[in-house]
Amino acid sequence: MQAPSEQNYIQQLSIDCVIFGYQEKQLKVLVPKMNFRGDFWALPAGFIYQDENIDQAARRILEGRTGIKDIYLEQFRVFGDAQRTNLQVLERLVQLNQEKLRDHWFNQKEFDWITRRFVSIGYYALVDINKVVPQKSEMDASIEWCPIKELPPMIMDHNEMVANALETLRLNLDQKLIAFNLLPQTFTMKELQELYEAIFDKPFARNNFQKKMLELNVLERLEKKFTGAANKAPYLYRFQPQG
Amino acid sequence: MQAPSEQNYIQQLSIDCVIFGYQEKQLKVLVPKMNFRGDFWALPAGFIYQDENIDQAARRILEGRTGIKDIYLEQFRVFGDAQRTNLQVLERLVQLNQEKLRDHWFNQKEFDWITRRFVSIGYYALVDINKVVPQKSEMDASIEWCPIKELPPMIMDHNEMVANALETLRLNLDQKLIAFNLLPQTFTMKELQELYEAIFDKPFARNNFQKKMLELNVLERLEKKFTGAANKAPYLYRFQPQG
DNA sequence: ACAAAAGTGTTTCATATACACCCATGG
DNA sequence: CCATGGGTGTATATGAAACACTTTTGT
Repeated sequence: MQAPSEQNYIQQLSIDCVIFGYQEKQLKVLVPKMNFRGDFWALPAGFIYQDENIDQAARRILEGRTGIKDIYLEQFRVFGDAQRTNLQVLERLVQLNQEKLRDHWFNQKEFDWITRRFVSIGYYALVDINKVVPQKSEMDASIEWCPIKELPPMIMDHNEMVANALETLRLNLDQKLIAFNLLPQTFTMKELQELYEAIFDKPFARNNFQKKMLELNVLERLEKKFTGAANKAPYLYRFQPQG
Repeated sequence: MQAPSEQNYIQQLSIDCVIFGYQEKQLKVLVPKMNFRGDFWALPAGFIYQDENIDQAARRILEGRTGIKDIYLEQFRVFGDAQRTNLQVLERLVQLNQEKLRDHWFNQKEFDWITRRFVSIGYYALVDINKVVPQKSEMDASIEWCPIKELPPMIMDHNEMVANALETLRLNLDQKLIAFNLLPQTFTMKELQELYEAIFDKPFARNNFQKKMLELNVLERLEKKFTGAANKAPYLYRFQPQG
């Protein structure tokens, strides 16, 4: 691992990513747990190289944790309070991990660099959870898909970030037709509806939902999907704008 | 003027403000013109002190140019392309203003500081144009309210910023009930309608508009406003949520 | 034949738009 | 009393929500 302070990063500016996935009828967020004593959960984050667009930086961070390129992502807010430091977090972390840290990891220079006040640009991303193989960073003990209703307490303002990202996602969902990024290429109407219900945390009427989706003229109807169940087989659909 | 590089600012991070006002049935933006040969228009901007929230910084910048506190403002986007530098702008500026710059203003250190790549947080603000006394900075030749349809070509991506801010304003207007920030405390229904028409650049039906606004239950009807015209006197209204 | 779930059509309601009318005001 | 513009009421169109019915599937 290269020391952040040695890299050609923009100072005091970071990116935090809320990566949304969908699985088992639940909206989930990809949350790494840090490889230290004490429970330190932190959203996937990173810094911006001098020669890199902020969107590129976000894509690089996302690719590093998900293994896939071409991810749908969007800014949702900047978090910039003056007190926004991970000084408290790191002090507690150092307290609980003295033997581990004595050796390498943080020297004073790194500690100073990383504990300064940081302004962070929040991005949210939507991924097909089946295509993702979560990647640990050197700092992580694990990285897991966590149902949005069961998020652990994360460091700093990261829980607030997720809440903000979800709010923005809900606002944009109808206008920008981005829900499909959370599904595999083909899906049934019921699966799409259950996704919407997971995102908005409320039920939708089946027939009206179908009507509304079909009238968007972005769904291409494919063959039926026979599951072996004793009922009418649903159609598969593909997201196909202007089709 | 203090040299920016000497100040305790966050490096490479700036704030640009799109300040909206309303006058003569037009939506206007407060645009300073820089005090140099050549036409350099630039949005009110500034940097963030180490001990200052980004919102506070935006308020400080806004107060400096408008003379008023308590301004409605909101983030709308971050602009962070790697090529986002005012190097070209400053080179042209120096080219055209050699005699003026020879003396003081920019030394090499300042030039280097200011021409680095900057990530900028875009804020838009809504003000009662009658309360504002536009304030020049030391760098400005003038500062004026410019109709949004007649904006000059500004430096860097500032025209794009205004377009983005307007887009966000339109999206938020109905949901957040913020249009009233652009009007004096009391106003007639027609004035409110004309404001909406200026913002959306399209006409609204008079009676339906009135109905819609009254049904929001945020307008308090006051006395009539007698203008001396030979017609029915309109009511004055005050924005009063939950009234 | 039956239960289960998918697909589609119809009615109802709320809201937005269009149309019409009456009222106050000052000359 | 008339022209002008303001306020309000009523019809129509549009879209959302609720309700009902038919079709397909495997046992």
